[in-house]
Amino acid sequence: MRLIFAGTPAIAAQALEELSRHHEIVLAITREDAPVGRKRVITPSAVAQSAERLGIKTLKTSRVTDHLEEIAGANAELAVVVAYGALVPQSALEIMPWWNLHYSLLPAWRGATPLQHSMIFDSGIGITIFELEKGLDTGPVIRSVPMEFLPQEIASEALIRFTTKGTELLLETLKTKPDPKSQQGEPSLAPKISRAEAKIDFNQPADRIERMIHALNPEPTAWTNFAGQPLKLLRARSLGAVDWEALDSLGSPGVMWQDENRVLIGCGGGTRLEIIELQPAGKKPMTALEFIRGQQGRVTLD
RNA sequence: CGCGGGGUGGAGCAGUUCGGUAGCUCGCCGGGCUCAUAACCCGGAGGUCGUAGGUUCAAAUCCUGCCCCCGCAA
Repeated sequence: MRLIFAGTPAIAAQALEELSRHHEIVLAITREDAPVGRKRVITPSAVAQSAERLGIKTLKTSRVTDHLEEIAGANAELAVVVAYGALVPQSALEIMPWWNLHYSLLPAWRGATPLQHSMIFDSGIGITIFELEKGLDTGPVIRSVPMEFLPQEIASEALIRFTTKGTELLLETLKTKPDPKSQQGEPSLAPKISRAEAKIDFNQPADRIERMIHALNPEPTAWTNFAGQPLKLLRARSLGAVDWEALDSLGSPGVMWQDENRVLIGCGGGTRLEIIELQPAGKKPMTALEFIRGQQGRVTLD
């Protein structure tokens, strides 16, 4: 099948590579080269790099509207979108059908960060292939599959796993006669998550905090303050509620202490969170045990 | 020249303000205790303090150049 592929980050490149093994990708659409890292080095997107290696013609743009002729000229039967990062305008949708791989069970979590939201709220977890239409993630559903997160799995890892599954699903679906059905259920939104929203409030229950930490890793990263500097929280395990008899000042929200070979933080409602990996400002990521050894005792986070 | 933190035995840190040859919590090796142990006790190895140069009787500590890592901002 002659396909156009649109995508930008690493998971999109992953999908592109797999799709290109089974179909003819006549054009790869991706966003313009962008500055990356502290040094702001202008770098082609992951999809641009894969497309070059695969010898696929590439269109770098964030404004599809400006390139309708080229897109139409590619004579593709279908366009597949995976994490492109920009809107596909109506004018382009009229050229051919556009399918999107979405990282939640639509209509749950329409928007930029569906997987992250489904993880934080523990609902709507899965992948959906749907046909793009004018509205944001409102198009009719072609296929959807519920998924689950693994213990301590972070968003970037889940995205890779879901992409593998999603690509399989795409390939399967491309063999069949699709029968899109309009979305059923109560929609919810998954907007981009700001750094301010990624700050952890230890008055929340440990379960919720664990899900936030994993959902926000690696972007934008859950954080808290330690000694006036940001401290990133990378990996954790909720220990749930503890017996109230044993609760003492150690368990106060935001207090971190060492309990044998674990590092714990008191959270809301008498729950406790085991911190596995973290990263202080100016330091490399390290295990919580390494961190607390260097601190010689108790630590308070705010 | 965007702002800032940091490079000290295998790990994480202290010591740098007020120069005088290195400490803490672990890990590692050996021995002991124990039915046993990630627990406890005893002993031990391991560091040209990122790098180059300067000041000094003496520098991890002061001065200068360079390399590398990271947080924030974009």
